[in-house]
Amino acid sequence: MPRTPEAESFFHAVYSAVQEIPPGKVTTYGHIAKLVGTPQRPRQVGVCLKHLPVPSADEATTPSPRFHHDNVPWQRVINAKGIISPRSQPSGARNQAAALEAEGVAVTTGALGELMVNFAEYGWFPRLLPSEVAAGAVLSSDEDEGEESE
DNA sequence: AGGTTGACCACCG
DNA sequence: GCGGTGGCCAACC
Repeated sequence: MPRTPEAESFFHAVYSAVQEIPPGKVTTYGHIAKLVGTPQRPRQVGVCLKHLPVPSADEATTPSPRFHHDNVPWQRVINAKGIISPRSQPSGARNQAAALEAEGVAVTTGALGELMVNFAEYGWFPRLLPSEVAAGAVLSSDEDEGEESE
C-alpha cells in the first residue's frame, strides 16, 4: 500500500486504467503510464500491480479494498516487447499466461522460454481511456492508426 | 536515514 | 539489433 496521498492516487489511477482493458486484449506498462498522465513511470505501474491486494483474506474482518486481485485484470499488462514479464520466478509468468489463455489470448513460447503475445492481434492502445472519452474529453478528429502489421 | 531493487522504457552507440 | 545508460520512485533492506 502506498505511503503518501500522491502515491495512493497514482495507484488508484493505474488500477482504474487497467480495469478498462477489454477482456481478450493486452497492453503495456508504458501505455498505462501514459494513460494516467505519467508517461515516464512505467516502472511504478509494475509496482502497483505487484502490490495489488488480495480480494479479501477475511471479508468479515478486513475492509475489502476497492481494487484487488480479482477485479483488476493485471494479467492484461505485459511489457513493451510483447513478453509477459518473468519478474523473478517463471511460475508467475506462467500463471499470467494461463489467465490470458483462459480469456482467449494466444500465448506463444519463444526459444528461451519467453511467453509472448502478438500485439498486432491482441494489443489495446487507445490514446485516451474510454471513461475519459465518456466524461467529455474531446479528441481531435485527426485520428490515425499506426498499426504495425507485424 | 541512506542504499538497493525492481511486473519498465526510450534513447543512444 | 543487441547491450549499456539514465530516469523514475515505492518498497524493502
